[in-house]
Amino acid sequence: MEIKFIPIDYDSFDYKGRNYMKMVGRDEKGKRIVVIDSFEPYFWAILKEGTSEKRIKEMQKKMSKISVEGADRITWIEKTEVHEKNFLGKKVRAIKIFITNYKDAHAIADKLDFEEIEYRREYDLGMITKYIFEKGVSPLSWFKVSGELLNNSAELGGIDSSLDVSTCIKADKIEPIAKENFNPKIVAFDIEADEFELGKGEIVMVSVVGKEFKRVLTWKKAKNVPDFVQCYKDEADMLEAFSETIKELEPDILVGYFSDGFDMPYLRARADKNHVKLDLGIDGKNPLFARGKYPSARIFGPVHVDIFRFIETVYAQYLHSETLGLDEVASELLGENKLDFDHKHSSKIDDDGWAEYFKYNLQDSVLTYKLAEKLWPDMLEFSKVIQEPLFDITRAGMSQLLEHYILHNLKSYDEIAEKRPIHDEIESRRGRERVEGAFVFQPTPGLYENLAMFDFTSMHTSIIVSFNISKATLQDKNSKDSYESPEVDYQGKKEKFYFSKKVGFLPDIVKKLIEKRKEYKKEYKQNPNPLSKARSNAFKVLSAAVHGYIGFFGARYYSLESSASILAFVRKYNKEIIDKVSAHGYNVAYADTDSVAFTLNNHSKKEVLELLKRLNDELPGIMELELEDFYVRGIWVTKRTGELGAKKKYALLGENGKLKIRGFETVRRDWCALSRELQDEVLEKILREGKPDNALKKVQDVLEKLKKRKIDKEKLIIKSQLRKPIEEYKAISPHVTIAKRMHELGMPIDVGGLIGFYISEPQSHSRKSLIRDRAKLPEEPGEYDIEYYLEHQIIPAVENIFQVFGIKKEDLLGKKQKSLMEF
DNA sequence: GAGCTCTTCTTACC
DNA sequence: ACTGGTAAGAAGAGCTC
Repeated sequence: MEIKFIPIDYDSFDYKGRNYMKMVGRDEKGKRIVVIDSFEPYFWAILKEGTSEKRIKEMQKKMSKISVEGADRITWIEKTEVHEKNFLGKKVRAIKIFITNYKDAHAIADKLDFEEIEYRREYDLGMITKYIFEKGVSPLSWFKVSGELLNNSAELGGIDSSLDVSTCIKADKIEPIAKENFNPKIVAFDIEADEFELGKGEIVMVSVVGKEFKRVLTWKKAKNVPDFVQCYKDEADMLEAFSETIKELEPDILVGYFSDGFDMPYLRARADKNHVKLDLGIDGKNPLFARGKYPSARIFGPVHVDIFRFIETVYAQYLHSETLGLDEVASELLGENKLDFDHKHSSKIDDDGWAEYFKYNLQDSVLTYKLAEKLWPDMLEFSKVIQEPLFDITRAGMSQLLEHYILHNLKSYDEIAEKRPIHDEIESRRGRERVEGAFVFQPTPGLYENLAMFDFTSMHTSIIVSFNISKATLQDKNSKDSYESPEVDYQGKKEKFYFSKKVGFLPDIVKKLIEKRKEYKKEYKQNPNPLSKARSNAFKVLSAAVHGYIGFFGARYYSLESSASILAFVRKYNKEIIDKVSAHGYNVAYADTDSVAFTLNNHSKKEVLELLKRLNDELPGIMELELEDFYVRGIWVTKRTGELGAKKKYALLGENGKLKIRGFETVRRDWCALSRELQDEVLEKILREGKPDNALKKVQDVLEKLKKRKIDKEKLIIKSQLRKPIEEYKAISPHVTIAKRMHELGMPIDVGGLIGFYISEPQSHSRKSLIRDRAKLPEEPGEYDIEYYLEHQIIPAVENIFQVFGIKKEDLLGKKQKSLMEF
């Protein structure tokens, strides 16, 4: 039979010691189907140069006798082929070694101790990656599958009977076809439990939300429950009903928010405790938890996506939210919030309370559903572009995403993949000295008028392409046809590095990445829609990560020489632009890495654009400088200590009236709201008005209120993140002290959580206590310490700004406030 | 225990 | 441990006298 098929998730299984792939997806009518495919796993033995044909034949013969024996299978080398390939850009002869079971690839590779083998490669790729690479069956693209319909067949050990799906096909042939569009069925879920600690309390409810489906499953009896609530006998009964509900809805994606870290492991723990199965997939298995930063909960059938993890790696840097909690993220991306609800143990909830609780729980799933719907184009594009399944791309870090993109693109270069670094290699890479980074211009504090800013587009990446920089193109010494890096301090020596002019596979892959990014950006601008935006964004995010990847200790294509060279070029071109802009009669105010800001003096905008064109004409390769914007005013301030201008701290007023504030306390979440709001207002007034008069009045007004204790305590809460387990801290700062106290009080705190506190008045007047001893939880009774907030929050936030106008701290405080301190 | 520098820590920028 | 380096700044740690 023949069928159109879009694969969504992949899983391997063994039959008689051999590997098969089972893929779950949809046919063109939207029916869920499973396609089974065989494949011939292999890895490479790269031969030393000059190995004789005779010797190769001998080795092949010996290889045909190699096998390893495991607990439940024997794996052997089935056949070998000799190929001309490339490895790190060099032509090599390599033996392609086909084995009967890929799980034993490492063990077989270890047995190949022939002297003529220089490297053994590609036994460390994931099985699914290997399958997709070899067969070209990429996720979320359409294929024509011809094969045999398995119907309670004994074939492959009766695999089709073990799967809860009506159509299961054993493929003979899988060919790509052009067919766009796929709308997945998304179902979101969220649980509420009596205890925060995984599995400790009972799960009191589970909400499930689909396109036209809203339900809360519970076993708690309450009066006047909303009609979306379905009540069950007990927790076990509810858990089974949850599995049933998911099966009936048959989603492609089962999505949660932080569900790898909370909902799934909790459900699993409670299911075990109640001796019921958490049967969410089509293979009758409990969710599997893979190791990692968070355990990844995997089910087969629907893909379990923890949308929080995808947001964390791909979106966090573009979001303004201070935490990545559901409430803030939904508020920013959807303009909707969680419902207010005061969490209580279920024994203390009355009928009205339950009704609220159910609504709250449902809303969490509604938000999660909407987030998944909104981010679907992004997930789809990432999966298609990187050619890895949804399950993986929603959980992978940036380096893994890029690495898989590279790996799947090696095919057209006939490249054998480099190996992943092993333990010792990682240790030595991590222990190495840092290479010198970018240049940051030392600004002169002051108020500037009439500015422009230029910046390089994807500077690091365009340098990699323009100078062909990579591990494989690095030359031993200066050869005639090579690019020369600027001189760098490298491991205690001054050095230059040389990169071949023959285009390397990695710079070429990156070049295409940038080209696609441009193409899709253009496409998006011509026809703005979520899909083209997502596609453009996927390429943007990937191309931005290339330099970081090359310097990352875990990378297959790690190259410190490359990283040092890229950064040397970054410094060189930034400084060159600064010099050229100055030489043309502009006054450079600031520069950081890939940007330069300058005042126009008497030049027109037209002249600025002409200068930009000239600068671009002088740039090599694909390097490109663009106009960031024109600005009406800008302010740079001194550092807190000393006279020097502070770097990475400035505020600009755009011609469109928008403020661009960088580095100031107002953009830092570890300052209290009062300081941040006041500083924001001060900057805005000064930039709009060009003088500090009204801003000064505002400050004095706030100081007056603070002095009279008329400021709401809420505005004085300082928040700081707990970034590691409490016991690992050497310095016990206020937020660590508070975290300890919260822990003692049995409040839910976890690594990554934001700890809020305020500073209260000192107990005794004589003894100067540590600040941490005066830190109190927001809800703890007490008076805030006026002097602390004055001296440590308000004044520091505005002092340096007014200093630009010669206004001193005393002028801010006025005479009356001065006497307060004596008092 | 005051006054100083150094270290640790968080959060920003690009 | 899960992209890189540069930087500001608060508060504690640790030292001297």
